[in-house]
Amino acid sequence: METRSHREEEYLEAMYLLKMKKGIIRVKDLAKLLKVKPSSVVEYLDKLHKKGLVHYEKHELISLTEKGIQLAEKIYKKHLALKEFLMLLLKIPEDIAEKDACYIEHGIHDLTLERIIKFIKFVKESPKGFPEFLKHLDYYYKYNKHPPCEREKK
Amino acid sequence: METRSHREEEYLEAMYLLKMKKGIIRVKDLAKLLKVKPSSVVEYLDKLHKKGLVHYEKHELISLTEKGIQLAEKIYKKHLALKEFLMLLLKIPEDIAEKDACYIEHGIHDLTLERIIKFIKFVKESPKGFPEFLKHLDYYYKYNKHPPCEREKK
DNA sequence: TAACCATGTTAGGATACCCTAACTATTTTC
DNA sequence: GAAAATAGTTAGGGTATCCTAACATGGTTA
Repeated sequence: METRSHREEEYLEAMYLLKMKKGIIRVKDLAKLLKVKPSSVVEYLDKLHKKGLVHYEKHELISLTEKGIQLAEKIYKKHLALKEFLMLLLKIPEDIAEKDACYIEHGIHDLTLERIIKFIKFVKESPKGFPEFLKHLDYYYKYNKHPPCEREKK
Repeated sequence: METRSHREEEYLEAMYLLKMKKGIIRVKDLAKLLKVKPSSVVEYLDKLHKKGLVHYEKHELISLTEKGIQLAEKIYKKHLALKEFLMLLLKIPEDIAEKDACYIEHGIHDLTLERIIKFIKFVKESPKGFPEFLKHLDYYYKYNKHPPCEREKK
């Protein structure tokens, strides 16, 4: 049966990104992105090819198959949602959010992702714009306590 | 240098749990928890022993060393915080939250964890008790839209 | 206490993923 | 268009983690 390893998802996502950003997928760039040697990339491409996820023939243009694109897209969307969530709710700086999203995206349950996406929509569609709640939260992250209550203040 | 693999953390956490729940750590139970065969457990225990994380001699009582306990405790706390967070904010059912926490706990940045813990505290210490915000969120998860505005309602 | 059963251990081997070094193909430059 | 530079490939090997099958130990029961 089809197994979708952590690493496999990373390869697919990296290829998807390269295709988007450079228009072309190269062994060298994949190696750099994934922090491995080119020889490892070639070996892995072969494997992905056998699984029907990429088109790969020696020295020819590398591309994702339809199936590979479907998967990569899903993973990439997950990545974006996670990153946005971490930055929005937890105020994680972008570089860390990026890394955490990269890790988390390969393991969470579909429901969790769905909820995260809904959460982001919830915040964005909030009738009052950026909700009061998040401002309080901000304050709390900074000062470790709730902001003084409006009523008490006056 | 010391490397802390995903799997190593799982072994430590499992041992910590067994110690807490059963008072004793056994190869058989570890194997069941980690979903591997006993022979794999033995092999791994040997490795952890060499790293100074567990006390392990053939056929004798297995236990975590002080260092092992420190690590396990940290991981376990992470687990609890993550699970609570998922259930509280995203309303993920317990069984799924459990699994997701199990995965996420081995990869996130310290800052992210810290923020999650703070978020939970924020909600719990909220002056109005369970904040209005979370009620709205609840509604949103269910109906995919914000609850009708109080002012508009009257 | 002898035989049995549950548990633990060892040996040998598999798979996923990585590496280095040497080689080959392609592209660039003169 | 041939030499040089860059990119890609192959072969041979490594580590982490797992497995099965055979064996050893220790506790339990007749």
